[in-house]
Amino acid sequence: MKEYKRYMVTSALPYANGPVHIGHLAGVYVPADIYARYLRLRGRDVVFVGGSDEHGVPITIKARKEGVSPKEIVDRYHALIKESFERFGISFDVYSRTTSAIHHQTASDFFKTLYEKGCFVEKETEQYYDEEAQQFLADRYITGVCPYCRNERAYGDQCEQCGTSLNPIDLINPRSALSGSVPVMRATKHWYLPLENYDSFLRKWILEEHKEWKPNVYGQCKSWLDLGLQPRAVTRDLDWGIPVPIEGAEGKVLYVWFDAPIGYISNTRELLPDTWQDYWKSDDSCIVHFIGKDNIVFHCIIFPAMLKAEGSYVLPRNVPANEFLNLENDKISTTRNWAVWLHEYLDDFPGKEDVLRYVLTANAPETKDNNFTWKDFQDRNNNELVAIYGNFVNRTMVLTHRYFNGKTPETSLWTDVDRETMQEIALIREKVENALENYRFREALKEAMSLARLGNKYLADAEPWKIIKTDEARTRTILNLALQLTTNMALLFEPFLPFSSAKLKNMLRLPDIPWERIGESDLLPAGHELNKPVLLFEKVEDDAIEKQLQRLGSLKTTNAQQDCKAAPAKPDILFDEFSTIDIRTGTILEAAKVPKTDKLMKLLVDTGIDKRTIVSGIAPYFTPEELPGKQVSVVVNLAPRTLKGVVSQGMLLLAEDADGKLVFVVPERAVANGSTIS
RNA sequence: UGCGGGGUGGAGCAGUGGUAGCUCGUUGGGCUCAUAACCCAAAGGUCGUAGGUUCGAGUCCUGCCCCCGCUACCA
Repeated sequence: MKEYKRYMVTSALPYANGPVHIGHLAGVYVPADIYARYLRLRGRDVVFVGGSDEHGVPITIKARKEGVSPKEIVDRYHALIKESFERFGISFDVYSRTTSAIHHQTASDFFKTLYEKGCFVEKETEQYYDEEAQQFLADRYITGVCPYCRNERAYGDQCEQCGTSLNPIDLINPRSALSGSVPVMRATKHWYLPLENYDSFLRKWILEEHKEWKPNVYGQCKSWLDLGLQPRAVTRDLDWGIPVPIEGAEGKVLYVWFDAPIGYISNTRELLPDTWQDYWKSDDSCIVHFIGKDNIVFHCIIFPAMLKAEGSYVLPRNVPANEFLNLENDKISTTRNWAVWLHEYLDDFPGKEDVLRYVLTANAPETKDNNFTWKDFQDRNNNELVAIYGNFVNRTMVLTHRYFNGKTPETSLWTDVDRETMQEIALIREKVENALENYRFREALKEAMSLARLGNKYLADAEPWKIIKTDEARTRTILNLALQLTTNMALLFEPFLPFSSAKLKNMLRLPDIPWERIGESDLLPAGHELNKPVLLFEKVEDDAIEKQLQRLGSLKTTNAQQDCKAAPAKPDILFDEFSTIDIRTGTILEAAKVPKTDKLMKLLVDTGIDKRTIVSGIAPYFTPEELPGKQVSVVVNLAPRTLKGVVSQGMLLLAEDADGKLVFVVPERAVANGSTIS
């Protein structure tokens, strides 16, 4: 590894609209913390930066929903997040927030510098404006009817029912989510960073000079560059954020993705007012961004372009982005509360910080999305931490106390096995280091665990409990070496499992031993007195796991109930209006999935009037085989509509179940096709 | 829609052209110092799918299917 004078380790700023969950931890904070701890142990000059990201539209939406100010929201979650990180042993050198004065100053200055250098392009565009609330509307603040699936509550950026992405102008009958009024188009001016100007620089820097980046990171960057970069707006019409620091920009703030990464710099400044520039503006500084895969473009394309535009900063050395972690086979979701929240875990499993750190690292989504299950959590704790690591330590300690009064015995003659076993330690250390320096934390941890496996095998082969009866000197050597192994483990596991290492070091009454001595087999001098053994890890019983599963289970029910909470009634209509709708009983004759779509099913329906094609979004709930012969209710006078190239002449009526499943609305008993429904 | 990543024994992963490997689980044996822990052995995979290139393909090429992400402010 190339030697750098100092290291800047950043971890994605958690968004302060909710607590931190295991997905955040596995993707970003645990690997970043392992890396930072490792670097410190190696005596490197490292600053590990974190902080809350407190601007942006979702926070204002949440505040509005709860009827409080955005400040109240971010204060609440910043405090919660910061505290749980501390309890969990994420060893930030500084954990600040993007609402800090120093960040406002830094981001504001950054923008001004770029502005004065002429790095921005000004553009006027038309956007929806709410005249009643007197403000421009973010995409999320506009609701209306989805033009594709007719969902009445689609957002300006996306319809959550059919998953289609939308532009606000696509919506039928758009409404402001703020006042409910009909928004109007109005011109607004914004500043754009013309990313296309940085194309050749980014190509060279990433595609040629950083081929070693992870495939997911490299691939996505290449994809962006090949598609052609577009100007990105860096300002927004919003009243929550950092004011755009130039004239004529009243009522506008910096776009949250523009200010957030600058937060890394601001927070370093806050920690080191005098020397922060050494970490950000010096060639011998190694900057590493730990992020999740959704953030790749911001950290690899946009932020570097910003830094390049500013001119005085160095660029990140690596961006080891992780994939996502699922929970019990479902996507983790803050809004659906489908998560294991860090602060709740810490309350439910006191003293088991390292167990979660272990499980999340051993099962880290480094190359693809992974799944967290409580069963796996229990298995890894009981079968790996307890059975392999904890057990080896315990048997070594117990034997030493039983035979030698808790004093490290002296060694005499070594056998070949002794020598080979001791030599193995240094090899394992090398493997761990190599994996860590290449951001392969899962592999590093596995290698570290092999030290415990080595120890168990050594004891099983050497059988000190037998040998003691015939050869005490030999037993002394065996237990001495087992203790040396234990000592090495305490040191080697420190970046991964800091709480357990502290516990183990205390058990061994270890003085400070530098990382570089890992691999030596005389770390504990003969005669060194040990403390009484305590269990390093304890079993996780079934009932603790059951409790967590029950919580998640009841959550599923609650979510389903909430999802189907009766929507408020639509405005009254006249009978005449209702009677214009012609609903008939029909029978499905044929059914086939529409190719290249997830949800659409092409149906041939006998309506009594005719046989017609109807396309309906029911594919996830029915197979084409089970549909023919089913009786259905059909709106027969709905204007035809083309979906994925197929003309749909009508609409089937379906009711949505609590768990999101669709069921046909049909007559109580079969009636003739074409019977009217009124 | 386009682009990127992924699809390998029950689970989680490694493996970029030359006899399919690791951890956990399972089964059998051993040991009994240890939190019924540990050690040894075995079973278990037509490497998403259909073609192609090659003496030889998990690995290279093409089509298709599935999952995730980005495009489109959840790590």
